Formats: sequence, C-alpha cells, structure tokens
Amino acid sequence: MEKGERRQQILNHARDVFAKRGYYAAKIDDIVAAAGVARGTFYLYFEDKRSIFEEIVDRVFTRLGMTILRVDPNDAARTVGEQIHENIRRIVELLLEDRATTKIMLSDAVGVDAAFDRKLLSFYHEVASLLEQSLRDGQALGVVAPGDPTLYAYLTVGAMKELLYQVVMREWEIPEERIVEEIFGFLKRGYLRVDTAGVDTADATVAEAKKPDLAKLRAKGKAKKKRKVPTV
Amino acid sequence: MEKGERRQQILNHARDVFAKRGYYAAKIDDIVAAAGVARGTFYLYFEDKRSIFEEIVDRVFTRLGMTILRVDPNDAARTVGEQIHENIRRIVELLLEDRATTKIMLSDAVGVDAAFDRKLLSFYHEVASLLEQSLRDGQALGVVAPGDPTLYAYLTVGAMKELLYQVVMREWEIPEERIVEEIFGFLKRGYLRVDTAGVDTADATVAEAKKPDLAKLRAKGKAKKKRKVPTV
DNA sequence: GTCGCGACTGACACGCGTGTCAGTTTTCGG
DNA sequence: CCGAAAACTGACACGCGTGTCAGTCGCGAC
Repeated sequence: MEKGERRQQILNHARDVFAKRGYYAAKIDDIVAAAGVARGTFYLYFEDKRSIFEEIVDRVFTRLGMTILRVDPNDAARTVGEQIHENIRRIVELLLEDRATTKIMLSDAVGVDAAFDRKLLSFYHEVASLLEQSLRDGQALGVVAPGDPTLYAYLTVGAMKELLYQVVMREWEIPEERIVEEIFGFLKRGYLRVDTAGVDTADATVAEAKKPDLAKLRAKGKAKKKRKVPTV
Repeated sequence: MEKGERRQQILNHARDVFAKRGYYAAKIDDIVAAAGVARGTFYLYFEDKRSIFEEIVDRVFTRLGMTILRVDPNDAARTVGEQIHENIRRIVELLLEDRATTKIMLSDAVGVDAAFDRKLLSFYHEVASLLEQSLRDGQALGVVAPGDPTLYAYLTVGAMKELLYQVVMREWEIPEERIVEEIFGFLKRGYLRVDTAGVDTADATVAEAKKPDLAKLRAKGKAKKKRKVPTV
C-alpha cells in the first residue's frame, strides 16, 4: 500500500474511533484494530495520539475557514443577504458532509487539554471576529439591526454550533435546505412576537447607552430608521 | 472541622481545580493540595474523582432546572414576553454568579466519557423540550413566529451557551443586564434587515406583528458604496 | 492519665495505556 | 533469483495517577 494512502486510511479510522468514543476513551489499540494495522505501524505515520487528533481538527478548521467567505457589501452581483445566506448554506453543507468529524470538532475536541482549548477558542474567535466585522459594516449600511456586534457574532456562532451538534448527535434526517432556512430566518427576524411593555426599549437602550465607538453607529442607526423610505 | 463543612470545602476547591485545568488534567493531588488535606481524606468524602465531578455538574443542573420557569400564557399578571425575559435574566444571573462552575458545565463536562455525554445531552434535551413546548404554545397564541419550534429551541439554547461561555472564558466585564437585553432582543427580532429575494418565503405572515419589516430596505445598489461614510 | 473512637494521613501497589525497538515480512531494482 | 531497503509487527518497559489501608493524631469521656 502506498504511503499516503495508508496514512489516510489510519486517519479515517482514527476519526471514526474518536467520534465514537471521545478523545480519552479512544485508545491507540482501538484505532489500529479498526484500521487493521499493528500498533507500531501507527507510530510510523503519526507522532502520537494527540497529533493525529490535532490533524483531524486542524483539517476541518482549515476547510471551514475556506468555506466562510467574507461578505462584500460592494458586490454588485449578490446582496448582503444572499451572501450571508450562502455562507450559512456552505457551512451547513460542509459540516453535515462528514458528521463524524463534526462531532469531534463540536464535542470531543473540547477539554482535551489547555492548549487545545486555546486553539478552539482562537478559531471561534476568528470566525466571530470576521462575522462581527461584517455585522459592523452591515449596521453602517442599515442591513443589520443596532446592538453589540460582538455579542451578535457569538450568539450566531453558538446557535449554529448547537443546532448542528444536535443534528449530528441525534442523527436527525432533516434536509439541509431546511436547516439553512431556519437559521437564516432566525437571524433575520428572531421568533418572538411579543408584547414587551417597558422591556421593549431594549433596542434603544442597548444601542444608545454604550461605549463611545457605538455612539457613531447609533447615529447611523437612528438615521436609518427615520429613512424608512430609501433615499438612494 | 465539621463533616459537612469539610466536604463543602473539598467540593469548592475541586470546582476551582476542574475549572482551571479541565477534567483529565485535574489530578486528585491537585485537588487535595488546593484543599489542604491529604489524599486519603478526599476518599473519605467522595467515592472517586468522577463522582465529585458529577456532583458539581448535577448541582448546577438542578439549580438551572429550578431557575427556568414554565411560561404560562394565561398568567394575568405577566405577559409572555415578560416571562421569557425573566427566564433569561434568571439563567444569566445564575450562570454568572459562579463562573467556575459555569465553565465546567459548558466546557469541561463535555467529552468526559460516554455516560457523561449522555447526561449532558439529556439535560439540554430537557431544557430544549420545555422551551419547545412554550414556543408551540406561543405559536398558537401568535406570539411566536411560524417555524420549527424544535430548531428554534436548540438555536436558542446554543446561542445562550456560547455567549455565556465566552463571557466566562474571556472574563468580560459586561453588565448582566446588557447581556440579557441583547439575548432577548436577538430572539425577538434577529438582527438581519436584509433583502432576501426568493428566500424569504417562510413567514410573510409574521412580519407585520410589530413594525413593517425593514425587509424592504432592499438593495439600493450603489448606496452600499457609501459604507464607511455616515449618510446623514 | 488513658481509653476509645472518629478524623486524618501518605507511602505504596496496582492497573493501564503509551511509545519503543529489535526482529520479521514485503517490495522491488538489478 | 538475490539482496537490500522499506514497511510492518507486537511484546515489553516505562511512567503515571488512582485508590487503598495500616497507622497516627486529637479530643472528649471517665
């Protein structure tokens, strides 16, 4: 068997074992048994247990990184909404394509050790920052509601993580398209249609009572509201 | 020292150690060193490492369970919106009150072993089911937008988990009140105010509940160019 | 003072999983 | 068909952390 091929074979079986048992419960013996090779062979291809696990996670992070496209408000061909929608679609597609890896990323990779936790935190921070910037731009354009973009970003990331995790764990047979639409709809309108006497000021409160740099955005936000009629 | 007191003392230090190092990296020796007792003493009060950890998680789950109140649409005194708002406030308050435990629950407790994962899954399932039922009721009343309540529930739970996790991990000094308002606002309106030609099918019905949805703000092709510049 | 008992101690044995490496088999060029 | 290099093997040694338990401590009763 060719070198890269064997490596890939071990990698695939390792992924399955990790997904099934979790990082700590997965023993090297489980992996080599699944792959049908001897213990020693494993160590010809991988430094140690941690490193093969890290490779699995790094790969999906890299792919995810490539999948998420920066939103370009100046794109003439696609509106901001379409771009966001497309991003969601691509992310969902990628994560549901290889569910074992997704489960590993969303669950097993958590709490492996301090360094790994930092890696995860840093990855999600990157994603959230990208999103946050898009939201800031969006607020300037009036296509994103006033409010703290940092919090919006994490709320969004969390919502997607949890939903996809549940879909994977519970083996829901739910069409991707549907998932995408629900997420998008959720971001677009939320779902509560309630009376919120006294509480409803939230929007204004949050937008107004903030840090200096939000002051500018507030101005824009208000301006937008007044301008119900497009000024073009 | 009195029996229950010593037990509580060990429990507290264990919590800190678990929060700091994670389940597997936390050694019994670390815990007893922190608590200032000998190794043997630990085993006088707790069965084993797993059991003390489980107790910590069970406690917060129990408290959380008590914190989340069922939404009663017939309550004359408080509107549905107020009840939901209050639930969010209580949850946020509880979780930010003991951040070490929150970190454990949201991070270290993940991937400990298969049985533990089942416990977590089951807890969140319970929470999500409760929420889901409320959403269903809400839909019947017209205070919750159409859409799959199951998905809404997990999106909500995920959003809150991630946000609170980040707040705890990054030691954000952000007022609870603000967090609550942002979450509530997010659930109430989402944040995207975009054009979604063709995609927007799902809920034409809900749009007018409050304000005439800004969806019409749609593509003013070149207006986008102005982005960094206030248009006022 | 000393007896008794519950609280506490910490050195140690044991289990377990990892990573190694000396040895075996396979591959392949000549 | 041969020889050597590459690929593979798996028994074993080592480290490590857990849980135990024989022994010590401290304190109140008599």
